[in-house]
Amino acid sequence: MALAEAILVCLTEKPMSGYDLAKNFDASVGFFWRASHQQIYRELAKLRSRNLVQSEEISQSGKPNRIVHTITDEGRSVVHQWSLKQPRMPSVKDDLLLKFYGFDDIDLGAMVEHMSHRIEQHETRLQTYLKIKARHYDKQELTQLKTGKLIALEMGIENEKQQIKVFTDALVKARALI
Amino acid sequence: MALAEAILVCLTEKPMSGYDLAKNFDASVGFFWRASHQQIYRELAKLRSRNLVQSEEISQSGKPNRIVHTITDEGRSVVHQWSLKQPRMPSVKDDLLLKFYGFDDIDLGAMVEHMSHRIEQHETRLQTYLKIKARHYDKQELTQLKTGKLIALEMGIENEKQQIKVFTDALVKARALI
DNA sequence: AATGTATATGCACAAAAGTGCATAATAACA
DNA sequence: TGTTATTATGCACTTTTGTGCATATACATT
Repeated sequence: MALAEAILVCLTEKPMSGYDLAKNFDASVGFFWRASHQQIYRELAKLRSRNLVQSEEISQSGKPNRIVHTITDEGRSVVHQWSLKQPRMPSVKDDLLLKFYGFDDIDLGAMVEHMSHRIEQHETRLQTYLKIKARHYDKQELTQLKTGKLIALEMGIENEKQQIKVFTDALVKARALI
Repeated sequence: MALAEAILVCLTEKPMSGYDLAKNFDASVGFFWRASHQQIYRELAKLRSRNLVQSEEISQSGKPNRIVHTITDEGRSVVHQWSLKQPRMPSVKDDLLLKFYGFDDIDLGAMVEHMSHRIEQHETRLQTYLKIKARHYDKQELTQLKTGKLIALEMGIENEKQQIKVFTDALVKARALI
């Protein structure tokens, strides 16, 4: 049920529309929590009805009107309460690792391609994170507010690097077997 | 829908009962794919009806009878076909990272405890993997059959190490802020 | 003129995953 | 003698996710 909290956490930064959130999810919180725009709109409706966000429609000419959501005090208190609860171990579900585990009955050539592709994806994400870090987290003007997000971001960066390393190593081993 | 494949992959190693699979999931494939025993039994029923596994009831006195499932040739071919399909990026959902990202409205003391706990969990898992590696993947008797699983296992080991490192670093940073 | 891309929101259905509960026998322990 | 752990399977219900579809306009490209 933490999609609700993921959205609230995003909104602690600044008020956003569903569309903004969907993009934001791809860029930043995306590493910790993925969601499609449909899921986000659906959850926003629930948050609104629980009074955890306040929504304001902003007229735009041409494009559809934006509905900008602001986190309420009640919303912030929900985030705080949630932070006290012990998080569960993430239930990893990785197709690619699973395929590797099933090696014997598996197409090695396809695996090599899958892995190359995966490495590229992680590299793209790493670059994105590095850009975000460079732009938004300049050391000189680091506010207390941003420290947490910076640490989270750095964890994300380290994780991407690790994924690239692990898959590159595995790729070498897989190629040696063809 | 890859729970089906996760089970099939496990069964390529040796025929197993639902109970065995549930334990196996905790120990080995568990890193790539988590599932409860209920989910596994449910999926096994489907696999049986699709003729991807063959099930044989083995009488036991005292305990309930075991139902041992063997992967069929059809099952193996499904695994092969599945291996050709491009895997999707795993959709990470980590409560703890998310909490970190929402730093401002969050209880730092609780966070420190959450992280210590998480580190312990990863350490336990790492030890488990290392034991599995030492016991079942002795270099002298490495068959072609086992190479894939070994690579997967080593990826798992590296990942656990990385998680421990990342969270330990973050823990230090978090403690400095209290 | 037609096609594609970006902006912007959302419903409805389907698939997957998670949780609670139920059963049943043995062995070990307090 | 009651309690808990282990072995072993599974139903029913709920929650969460994912996918397909629908709508509407502006601007740029082909």
